[in-house]
Amino acid sequence: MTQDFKQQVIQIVTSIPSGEWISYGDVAVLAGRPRAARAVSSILKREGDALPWHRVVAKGGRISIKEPELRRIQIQKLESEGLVISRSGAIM
DNA sequence: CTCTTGACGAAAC
DNA sequence: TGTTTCGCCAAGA
Repeated sequence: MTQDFKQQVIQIVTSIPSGEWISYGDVAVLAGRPRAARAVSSILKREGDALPWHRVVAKGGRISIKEPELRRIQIQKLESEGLVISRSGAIM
């Protein structure tokens, strides 16, 4: 059960094209658990190192990571794919 | 099994 | 625009 959800999340995140992004909530919906947005971030944080986890952001296109280092890395990765992030952390 | 921890989200201030 | 509050979910301790 929760195992299938995890696999779904991994599959979905893996399919996100470079230069594009999706929200945790939308990933949750696509994975079949409309209210598991938080769980999606939980999964990516722990075992998303091999996936394009940086393409998953908070709803509306905002960087929600608080930890400075990681936050910087995600923004860097997104910018390297052509996206523009404002000072406040919003994808333009 | 209970309690806590977030890279969430929507609503209310 | 920046908090705070609360409901939700997977993982860990």
